[in-house]
Amino acid sequence: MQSPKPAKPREKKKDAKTAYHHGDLRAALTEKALALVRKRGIEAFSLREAAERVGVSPSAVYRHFADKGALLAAVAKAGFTALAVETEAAITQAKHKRDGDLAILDATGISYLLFALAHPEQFRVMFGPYGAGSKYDVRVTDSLTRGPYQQLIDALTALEKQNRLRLSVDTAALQAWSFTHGLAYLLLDGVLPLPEGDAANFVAKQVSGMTNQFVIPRGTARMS
Amino acid sequence: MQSPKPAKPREKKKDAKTAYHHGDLRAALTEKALALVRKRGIEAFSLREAAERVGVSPSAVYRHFADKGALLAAVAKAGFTALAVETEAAITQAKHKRDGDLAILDATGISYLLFALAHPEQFRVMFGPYGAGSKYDVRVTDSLTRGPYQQLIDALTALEKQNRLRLSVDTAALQAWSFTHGLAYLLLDGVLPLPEGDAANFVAKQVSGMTNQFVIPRGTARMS
DNA sequence: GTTTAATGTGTACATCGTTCACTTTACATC
DNA sequence: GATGTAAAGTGAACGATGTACACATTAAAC
Repeated sequence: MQSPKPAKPREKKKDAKTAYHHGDLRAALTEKALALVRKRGIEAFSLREAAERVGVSPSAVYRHFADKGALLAAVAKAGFTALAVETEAAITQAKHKRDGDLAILDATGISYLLFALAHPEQFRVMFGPYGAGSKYDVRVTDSLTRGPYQQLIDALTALEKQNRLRLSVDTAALQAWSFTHGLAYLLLDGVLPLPEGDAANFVAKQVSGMTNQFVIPRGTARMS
Repeated sequence: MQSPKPAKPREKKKDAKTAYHHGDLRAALTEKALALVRKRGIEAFSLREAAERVGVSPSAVYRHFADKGALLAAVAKAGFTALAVETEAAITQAKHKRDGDLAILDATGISYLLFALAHPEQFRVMFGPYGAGSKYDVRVTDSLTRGPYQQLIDALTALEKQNRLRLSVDTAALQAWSFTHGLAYLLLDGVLPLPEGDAANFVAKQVSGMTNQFVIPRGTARMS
């Protein structure tokens, strides 16, 4: 009865898509879906539970998402955004290290792996059947290519400009991404055991071991 | 009524687990499950359909498998066996090439990727929630570590004995496997586009580009 | 031939994603 | 401010799913 409404009925008609009956059901559902994916795993995630937890009937979901896949695609997109933010922060830190350019490259890989380990289920959604590369929401892939992937390309390009790459930017990017992505999945799926203790240390060691394969140490670069 | 039985009622009591009512329901279910996984994908695979296609009630499955996951674990195990066989064949071919030791190393990676591309859904099962690293059937992981992974280790060890590895066997194995595994998933999930035309060529090029990072060319090896 | 345990059936239940006719309500328009 | 309209949410229903359990069947051991 006595509903503690924020008493802010209208707020300037933002995007013609927010603030209706529920307030912003689309956002609320996406948020709850993310929480449930984290708790239950992608396999056990259910649209009905997300709806119930948000206090709405199952069919209400279909006013905002075409189907369960579209809801999970929104979770995937949010994941890529979060990953981009974390990577950006790590890059900012890395800039001040010695050999900052290599440190930035490493930082992109380390962020990727730490994100996967910190949010395993969300990571799976990001690359699963409703994530990047799927038919759902092409923008998901954009979030990727304009986020973490672009940051990787930038880091490699900076090194190439100093003649410190043994490979082309494209080849190095494919190798670095594949390695990082594969290691993430092998750890997530429990195929490889994560060494006990400091996971961050293990991850950093593996990533730098990998970049050292095709990045020429500073000072050794021949002038062209 | 007139069932065309092979008229071979007993055959020496094989393993105390074959030839009962159905003949060999466990094997029939595994086989049909594999076929259905390939056709429908791992997400859409259903225990009930597998049972129906094999001409048996859904509950009959539970006499041979603890649950759906156990059935899929059997599919995963079969996948690892098939991968091991294909890898073995590729290695046999590679032995006769020039620089056979490097060719063998490349062959393990190439087989892995070609298998993933040829049987994408089975590959997903092999590493999914019921495959290697899961709680289902520990033997699945054994099939892996005693199969393709051991072949990778062997190839690297051979190269190390000639002082042709820039890394330790373990580190090289981790890098090679992570790279190959990651590239496989990125291609499977449609994140990276598979270059049109000869997929085998693309795969071979990427794998050798990667092994070239830590394998020293023949003849250049310093004696120790 | 009888017993017994392995194997398969039938029914049932809870849950799932999705559809559809319906109510409700916010906002624009007169 | 009353009214109309379309967006937003409801409720019931459908078919399909994984699984449990009591029961029937049958192969094999004694």
